[in-house]
Amino acid sequence: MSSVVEDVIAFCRMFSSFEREEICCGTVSAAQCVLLQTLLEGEWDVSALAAHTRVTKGAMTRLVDGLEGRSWVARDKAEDDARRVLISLTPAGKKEAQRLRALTARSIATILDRIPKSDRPQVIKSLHVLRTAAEQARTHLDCC
Amino acid sequence: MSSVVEDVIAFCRMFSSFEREEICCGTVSAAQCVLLQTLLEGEWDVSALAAHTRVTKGAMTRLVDGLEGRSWVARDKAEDDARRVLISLTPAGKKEAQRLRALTARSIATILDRIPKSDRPQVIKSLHVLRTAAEQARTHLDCC
DNA sequence: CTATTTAGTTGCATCATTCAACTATTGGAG
DNA sequence: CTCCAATAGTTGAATGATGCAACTAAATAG
Repeated sequence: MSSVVEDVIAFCRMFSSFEREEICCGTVSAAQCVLLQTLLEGEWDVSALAAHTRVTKGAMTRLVDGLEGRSWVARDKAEDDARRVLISLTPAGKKEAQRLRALTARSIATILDRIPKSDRPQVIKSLHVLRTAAEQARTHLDCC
Repeated sequence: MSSVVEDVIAFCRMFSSFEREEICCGTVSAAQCVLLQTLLEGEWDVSALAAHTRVTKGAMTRLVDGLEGRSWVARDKAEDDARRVLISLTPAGKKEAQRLRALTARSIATILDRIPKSDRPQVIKSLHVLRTAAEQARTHLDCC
């Protein structure tokens, strides 16, 4: 007799721990892992990354420092505005980000494999609906 | 054109940030928030809590210290084994845990509200299926 | 040209966490 | 029964991540 609230909490906590356990096998912190995968979407400046990741610019600077130290990201001054620093993946960084993404995908596949084949399309569709709804909800929520 | 992997990642990250933002309005850390809600399920000893939360026993001792300091949990020696310390919610702790749980429920409701009414039953059912599958997958996965 | 705003970095303080050492208790072997 | 190994929990020290505030550099408004 579990409510949808408990289901969401349980699923998200388990997914997070899956992610952490994959990550712990490697050499990146959880925050660096998220950042690397975010950069798969393209080039961002530090402020945008900080806002997206919900950390301060100072914290983001240091996350970038860490990845730059491993030569996984590069800093470039924006052409239109020399204050902005654009962060992009190096080839090695892209490879690492894709490796991490693949590990995540494997976790999700492990979960989906345990769902009866007939239910899968519905579950996959629901996840997309959920994600979309959560994105809408997020933009309409600016508490604190 | 988003894959199910991206949907899961996006949804879980957003849910986590919802949780953090609710929590930041209050006076508990994220880990304490999770711990309090875990204790709604009943009495646990420190080792069980540490294993469930995926932290060391030392870290769990300190999390309990923090909650005990606010009189939200109590420590009791187990009758059968004086080494074990059973952690339980005080009445005030239970109230706080329920408050946090209600905030989480509100976040989830905000998301579900943005889903067309006709899709909701299917989404809710899918979440339950997902949670169950993730629980099964977790017990079968002992990496690292 | 100057003043204000914005982007990013850095120093400092704080907090959470891990690791290892330590105490107390239990359970088993002789 | 006694001693020893294993187990539960706590604690100190070190590490790492983060927020805040001060700072530099660059853009923009007046």
